[in-house]
Amino acid sequence: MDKKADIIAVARAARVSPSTVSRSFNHPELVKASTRKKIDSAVRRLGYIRNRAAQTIHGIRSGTVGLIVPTVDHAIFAELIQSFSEAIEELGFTILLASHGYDLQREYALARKMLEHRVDGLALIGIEHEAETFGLLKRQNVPTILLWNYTQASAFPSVGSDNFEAGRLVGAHVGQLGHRHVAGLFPPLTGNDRAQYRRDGVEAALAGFGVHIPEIWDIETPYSVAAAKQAVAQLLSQGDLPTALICGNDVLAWGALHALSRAGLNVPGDITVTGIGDFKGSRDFEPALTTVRIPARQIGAKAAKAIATRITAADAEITGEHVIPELVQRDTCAPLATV
Amino acid sequence: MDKKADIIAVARAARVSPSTVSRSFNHPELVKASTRKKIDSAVRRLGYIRNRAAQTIHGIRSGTVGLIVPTVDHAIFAELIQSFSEAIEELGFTILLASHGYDLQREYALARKMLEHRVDGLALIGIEHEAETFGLLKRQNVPTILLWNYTQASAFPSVGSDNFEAGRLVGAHVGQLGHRHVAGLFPPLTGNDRAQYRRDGVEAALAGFGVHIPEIWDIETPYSVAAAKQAVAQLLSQGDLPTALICGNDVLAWGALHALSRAGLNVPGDITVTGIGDFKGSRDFEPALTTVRIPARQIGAKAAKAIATRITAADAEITGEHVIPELVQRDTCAPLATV
DNA sequence: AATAGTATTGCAAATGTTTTCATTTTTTGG
DNA sequence: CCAAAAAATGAAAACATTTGCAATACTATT
Repeated sequence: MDKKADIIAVARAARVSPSTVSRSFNHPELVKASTRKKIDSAVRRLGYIRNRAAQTIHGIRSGTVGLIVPTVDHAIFAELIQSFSEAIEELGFTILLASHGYDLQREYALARKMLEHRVDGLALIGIEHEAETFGLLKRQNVPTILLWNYTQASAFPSVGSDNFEAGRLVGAHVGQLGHRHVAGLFPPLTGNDRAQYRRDGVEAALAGFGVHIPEIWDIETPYSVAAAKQAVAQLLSQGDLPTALICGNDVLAWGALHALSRAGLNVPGDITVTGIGDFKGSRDFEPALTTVRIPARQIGAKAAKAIATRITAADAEITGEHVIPELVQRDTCAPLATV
Repeated sequence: MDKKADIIAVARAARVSPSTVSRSFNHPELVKASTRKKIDSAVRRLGYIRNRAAQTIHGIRSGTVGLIVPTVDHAIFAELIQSFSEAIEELGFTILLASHGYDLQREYALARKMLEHRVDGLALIGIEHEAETFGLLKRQNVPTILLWNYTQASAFPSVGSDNFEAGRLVGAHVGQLGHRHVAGLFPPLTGNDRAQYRRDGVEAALAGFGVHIPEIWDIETPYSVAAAKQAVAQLLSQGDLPTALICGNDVLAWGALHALSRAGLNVPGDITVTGIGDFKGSRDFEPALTTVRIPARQIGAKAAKAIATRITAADAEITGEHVIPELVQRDTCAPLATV
């Protein structure tokens, strides 16, 4: 039982040659049905499990796709990872997952490691990465795809939304509602092009209304409900209040909403709040959050398909895909009560 | 540049034999410093990347650990995956991730696939799995660990909390507060031993107070804020109200809280609510959720360490680890106003 | 300067598959 | 029943490494 069960043992047990066993797995139509049956039975008897490492060595695909994310446990990425993984499993691949905690140097190291494992393809979050990383991937000629953010001009095809546009959407919305005293609540921008673009979009749109986020209302806070809640609580204690609060993502908005609720402020009566992302739960918040939908599931699924295509049809020059972000108006925004 | 860069090419470029190159990687102390330098330079020049598949074939560890979860995008698992992945990466392994959507048949197939990839170890969520799966893992002698739930009697070592105890904790708490009209809000129990145990714990504790959850108040709902909110909204519309609502996990509790807030009910004044899990965000909810802390990060980290130990020291008979669940009282529970 | 150690390196076999090509077996048609 | 064609199988080389063993190159002693 504990004798190594390799293809040779199977061959012996089935009284055929190893070649035939191999063929029976890979090109069943080339082996006689009766032999196949003998082999299958031997496989079962010995509890044989194929060794992909040995296959991979022959230039055969490893059947793995690398996925490197900043972190798993942000609502944003969890959804993305889930849909990506579902879709890619469906296509017969297995995911090699790693997280770098927004450290792009670390990301490079992880990419290397994945290459050692000979992943058939690689998916990265965001479009900005170390030149070193891009160089490595280009040189090794690994099918690579950039997730979450979309631009035409990225180093590799990207599948995602235009985050600048997402920011612009909320900026324009609160501008149109008449708000002129606007605060911003964003996560740290380093190593996070998504947040950066969103912010730029917000500012650009606001500028169109002659609005600028003043420094006192320009808050940067870690990505968490707790941190956002605390930051907003502090903002509230400062006295002078904005009429609108634009949050860089829904999690931050949730924190803000909780802080506001605790302070007894009415949303949107006293203050307008927006998020970006439309995470699971935002629709069901009380009050329901007005935000911009960036369909993570769709992005994950499309990305999986794109990279699988690129892997199986080596020549297929996949182009990126733009998933359009969309403002979804719910109950946290109100026009500025005109004086 | 595009010539395959294998160890032989490196050897040629460095004017040494392949054996020496290999040794330089694996037992650097056995090769002269000057030779090592030549090799390193050749490696850099050729952009050589080691091929783990070729190593794995020699019985050398693959450097991967499989992690099979029901789903990634539930807050519970995201946190667990993140901490597990951080810790396991730290230890030099890479994660192979797959999700089965609570389909234990599917889980078996995934486990097989991971075995094909020759994972060095495997982590599964929950302690109940198909006999077929356990058999496979036992036969292949793969270091396996069961996450999230803890019992002594599990087929493989388990690292997690006693979910029955977690349930008992909340049950006892609301019982002690004097509540006798109690509703339960749980996720589907099939393929989910964690939820099952919690529920059993709740019922056992409640029974100690002579309390039983009546059928009308025994609600099963998908794991999501939206579903929970809707389910509770429906409960509220039925007229007769419980004085306490015990939720199988924090996400469901959030949904309940939103529904209650929307209905204008005061928590805990009008109704007591509890969760289980203490997810990120529960502490900062308004009102802050009373729940049972099951420290996902700790479980992930401990599990990673345990399995790595088992992998590197093959004989080390690792025992499971029990992370004690703990009631954390916040603002959603109040004693029953005595008549 | 010769000898015995010790440190370094290379040779060749081994790892578990797949695949090309040759060989054997079976089938088909006359 | 035979030859030719087709189908099925096997032998051996190839894939990218590692490693035990033997060979060579240094160092330190005397």
